[in-house]
Amino acid sequence: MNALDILKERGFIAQVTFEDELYKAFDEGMVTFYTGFDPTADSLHIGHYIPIMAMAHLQRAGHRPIALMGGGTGMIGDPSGKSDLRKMMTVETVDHNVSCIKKQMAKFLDFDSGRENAAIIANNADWLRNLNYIDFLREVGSLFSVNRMLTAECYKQRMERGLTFLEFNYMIMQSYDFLELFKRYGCTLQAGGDDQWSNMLSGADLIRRKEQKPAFALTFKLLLTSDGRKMGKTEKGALWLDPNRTSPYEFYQYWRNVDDADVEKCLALLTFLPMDEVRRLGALKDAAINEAKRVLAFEVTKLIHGEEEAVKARDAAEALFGGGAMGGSVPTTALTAAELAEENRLVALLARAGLCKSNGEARKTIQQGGVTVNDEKVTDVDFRFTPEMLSGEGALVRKGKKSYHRFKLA
RNA sequence: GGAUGGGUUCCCGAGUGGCCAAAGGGAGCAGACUGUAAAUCUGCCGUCGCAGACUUCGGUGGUUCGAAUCCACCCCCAUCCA
Repeated sequence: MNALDILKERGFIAQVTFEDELYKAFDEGMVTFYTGFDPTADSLHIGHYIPIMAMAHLQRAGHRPIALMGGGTGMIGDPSGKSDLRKMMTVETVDHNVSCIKKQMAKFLDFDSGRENAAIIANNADWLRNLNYIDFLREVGSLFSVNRMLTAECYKQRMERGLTFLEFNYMIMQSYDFLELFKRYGCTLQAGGDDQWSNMLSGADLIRRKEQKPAFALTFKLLLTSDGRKMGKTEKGALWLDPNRTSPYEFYQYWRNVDDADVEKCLALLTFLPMDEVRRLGALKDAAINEAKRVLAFEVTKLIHGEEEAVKARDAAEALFGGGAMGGSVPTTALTAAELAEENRLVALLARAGLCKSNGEARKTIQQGGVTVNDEKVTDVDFRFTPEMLSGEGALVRKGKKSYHRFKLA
């Protein structure tokens, strides 16, 4: 099966250049391709996961992925899809983020150097940071038409709201990356989020113009909910791949709770399940579709956090929602006796554990009947824990229907 | 550099001397209903041991009994002009 068909069948592809040529290239042999990752944070989030899965599929099909860290472009900030000027990051922050993200990438792609199509990690800081301005302008800048750049979709909305020269250069930097990777590794395809389309086109053009060789661009769909909102947002912001930012349990729960309408799409994009199975699960109706959501949540959690964590998260969820038995991996806060003596109000502990944003919110939630301790509804706003209540297994606190937290003595 | 219009609580956006912790919408949270779904309805939605008090409307000073609202200077953004 052609690699492009695999991606198509699973719903990854948004746009492709020279589709027929690219088909041929995939058929004829190993294609080296790259996807860029901006080091805007020290962890990847679910938005990055679509491209990563796509890269994994392509690698399985025999092609060679390059994960490009934006250690250089991160110094500029991509204006695509952003309505406001990005905050500038320091070199230290960028470098720190790059090294964190590298580690996460290693989980999803095969970097084993023995294989011909082993994945490669590159960092555009290596060639961008020491560019000579004049040389660069003469060599590359001369090949870009400002008139054309201004018509690019990604700059259009910024023409209304303002665009700095700094950001305007992002497209050129990214194009230059593609050229550089072409020279270094024979990379002929750039894949990325659909918001990158303009930048990618100009990169492929640059190679065609400068090297007279074919180069391609391919974009992935953004992960959207059925009603068009961006997926992977939680009350705490993005859904992170780093377990310290988003616990495996929360992560599992997010997918367990996706919209009925989104289940099939998510299974296809986020797991490696065969498409027959995906379609079978996606076709389930009404209450039965919960089965599909269980599979989705488990599979995705397994891919990202490992089987052991996935089992724990699943068991905890089943136990809590199935009623009865206590699950093992509920987020837990252990308090020392001294801490408890200082602060034993339930409202304050709810806030401290992050279940509520503030004491006030905790108080209001209790007033509305939203808090439970060991399955008993708390009605007293001034509820306090005694050391006895927290000894042994501790106390299981529930906020709303789905947020659990255990408090116990350290 | 000049002219004009702007900067309001998580976001959008009203408010132009006291009735303003600040309309309305969105997001979020809780309750009801359910399938740990969606839709819908109800309540909450600055902080504080919630009484009252404290902090907030780009920044700093000022006018006033009283300022998000008036004045001065400054910073930032947009549009047009150079």
